[in-house]
Amino acid sequence: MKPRSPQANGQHLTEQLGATGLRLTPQRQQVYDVLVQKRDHPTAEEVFIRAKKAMPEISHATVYNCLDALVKSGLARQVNVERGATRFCPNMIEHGHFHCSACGTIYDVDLPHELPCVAVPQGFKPQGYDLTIHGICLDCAKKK
Amino acid sequence: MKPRSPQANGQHLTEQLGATGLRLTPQRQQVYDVLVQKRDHPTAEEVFIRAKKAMPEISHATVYNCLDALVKSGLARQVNVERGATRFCPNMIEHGHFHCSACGTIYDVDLPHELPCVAVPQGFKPQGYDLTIHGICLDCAKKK
DNA sequence: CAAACAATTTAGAATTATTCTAAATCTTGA
DNA sequence: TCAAGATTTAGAATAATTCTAAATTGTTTG
Repeated sequence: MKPRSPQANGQHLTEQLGATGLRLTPQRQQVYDVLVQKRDHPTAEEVFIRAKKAMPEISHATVYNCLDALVKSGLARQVNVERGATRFCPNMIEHGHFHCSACGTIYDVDLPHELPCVAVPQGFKPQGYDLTIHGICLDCAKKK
Repeated sequence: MKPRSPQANGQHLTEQLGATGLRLTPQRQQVYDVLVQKRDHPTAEEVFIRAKKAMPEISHATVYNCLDALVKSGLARQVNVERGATRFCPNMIEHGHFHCSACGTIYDVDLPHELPCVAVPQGFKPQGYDLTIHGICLDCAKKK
């Protein structure tokens, strides 16, 4: 059991969504469950395919809608590391990403305790940041 | 005259491309010029439109090819801050990006002198990183 | 409870972003 | 000059995302 996992229970989802003026629906619960069950940074298309197994009637547009709802409510993050489909991540604990340029896998990585306090220009209001490290992962480094 | 701008002269481009086994062609020069002339992080589509003004016969596929060639040769960076088209940046001096979530503008920002030395897992080979700060830019903060 | 209203979902069309294909063109070296 | 390889081109194909209008669901109010 992963102690760091946010609870996938309705309580938490309802609260977070509600604070953004959104409702918890069976589809949103399902999409969230998909994200939590396999944390491999799936694309919207992959989430769609997985969600359909438990909920065959779910549509493409709904998956996008649900993912957007989760992101807006602070229940998931969008991850953009390269050209192509955006990926999604339900880990809301502060972390960065390692993107393997050989196999494309994305790994969560801890951020340094000393957060990089980047000086943004005067008057700019920073609200969050994304750090992505590009390189070769262990598996690919071995294979070479 | 921007002292920080890399020279857009053929010499430099030829060397950098050559080191990657690629040639400097008029199209690649043109695409590079477009990036340097207006550093507003254009999408491939925007680069295409701008390049066509000086080189009307240039094609879509060529712009993608040229951008990829420049990125591979270390003459430009890809910038992925959100869903949608990838953007391009010819500033190869180490820097991060500020993405205004209100107007979508992307600003280059200096990185802290103390680089965040993130601990990647054992055996992983980091090769570079991207830092994006999301928030509200000065102009949008004023308008509100 | 029933009507009215708002939010959400759905299928599928539409749009946008990117890649692919095959033929034509250009460059380079024998 | 010729062959081989790299590059460009137009346009088709594919992938990713958004939009639309109708149906459904949930909520609120009379």
